[in-house]
Amino acid sequence: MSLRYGLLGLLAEGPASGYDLARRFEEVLGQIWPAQHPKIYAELRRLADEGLIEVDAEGPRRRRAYRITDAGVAEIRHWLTAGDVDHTIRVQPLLRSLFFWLMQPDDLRRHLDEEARFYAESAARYRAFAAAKDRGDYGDSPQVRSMRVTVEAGIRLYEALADWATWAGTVPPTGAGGPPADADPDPELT
Amino acid sequence: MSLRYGLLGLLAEGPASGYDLARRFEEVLGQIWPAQHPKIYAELRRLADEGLIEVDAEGPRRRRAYRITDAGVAEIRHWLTAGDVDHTIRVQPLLRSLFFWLMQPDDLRRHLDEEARFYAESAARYRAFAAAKDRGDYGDSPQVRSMRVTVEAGIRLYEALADWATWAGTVPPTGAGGPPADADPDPELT
DNA sequence: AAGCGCATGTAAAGGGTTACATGATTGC
DNA sequence: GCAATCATGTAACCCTTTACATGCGCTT
Repeated sequence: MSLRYGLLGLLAEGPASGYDLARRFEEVLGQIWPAQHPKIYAELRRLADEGLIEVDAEGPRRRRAYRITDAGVAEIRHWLTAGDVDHTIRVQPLLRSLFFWLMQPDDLRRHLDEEARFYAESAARYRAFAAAKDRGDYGDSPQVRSMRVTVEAGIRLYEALADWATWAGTVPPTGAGGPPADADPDPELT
Repeated sequence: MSLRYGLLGLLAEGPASGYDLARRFEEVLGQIWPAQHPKIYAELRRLADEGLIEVDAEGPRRRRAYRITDAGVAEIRHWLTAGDVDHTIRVQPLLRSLFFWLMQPDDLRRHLDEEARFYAESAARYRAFAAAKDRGDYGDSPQVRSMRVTVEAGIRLYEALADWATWAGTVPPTGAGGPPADADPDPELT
């Protein structure tokens, strides 16, 4: 139910086609709110049916750009101020971590190293983004300032996860057994 | 596709019924990996069909407890070491933050306060959980140690989000306009 | 004219939630 | 006997992903 508002929000910045929106979702929201084009096109049609957006222009290769309507702006504003915030996190690596005890220590170590690297890289990417914004590369519109806030969240979350993965790697014998660093591939289950 | 492994993982700790699993998902994974009972029961049947779990015991009120099979243990171990890690975050509040520029400053301020409070509380809840574990309230099995690692991630993520929300509230005139703290409810769109 | 990137779509399946429904047992 | 809780399920729907398909325009 959030893609809908993601599209409305992006369209509030200016007219765009489904293709444009798919690319913006990809570049800005790749990790945070992935969206594939079939869903985007379908949702755009629904939004148009409801009068929240309307066709702005038809272009070269069947391109159809949409523009947000007043009703659309009202709708997203209402969502932002009165809509329920969904606080679920649903981070798969956390689910996995619940079952680390089933992994062999070396596999776990390798896994955590990769995770730490991945998150550190993500944090770095977001940090570079933030630096470019702070340098003024994208101007200083309200939209850019909001994006800066979003990016800051990305930086902090990825840093937190990178630190966590590193910490988890140093924690006692995380994988199996206790004192004797047990590497038994099949502990006492069942 | 992860609920499947969530169930297998929990069953690796010992036999349990759908009802038990629903409750464990609720208490341990409420925010991180919500799961409703219809999905759980359906998935359990699929897992049983595939021979990854089997009926352990039938109890009083139609209760049916499952036990993981060797094939099931192999399956989750394989997922843990060779399965793809899904790194998408999908945190709705981050999507929302992209559109803060559409909100009126007071609404935004209120929103950020609430968010900060919510995250701080969540972090505190997880911290209490961690403290209980570190005190030894739950013993010191490998499972409990893994859970401790998961909880640590929860603490760090929620702390990061709480700090972020607080920071976002102090950042310049986040809502509308630039220098003159513009509170116009309907900026130049379309 | 060939190939690439733009641009949109359909169909099917997967994954998850909500609403509705029901039966069995325990505690009062 | 009644309510609460345990315990499981079905049906409908929603959201999202994947695979497949196609047409247009630009560049070489």
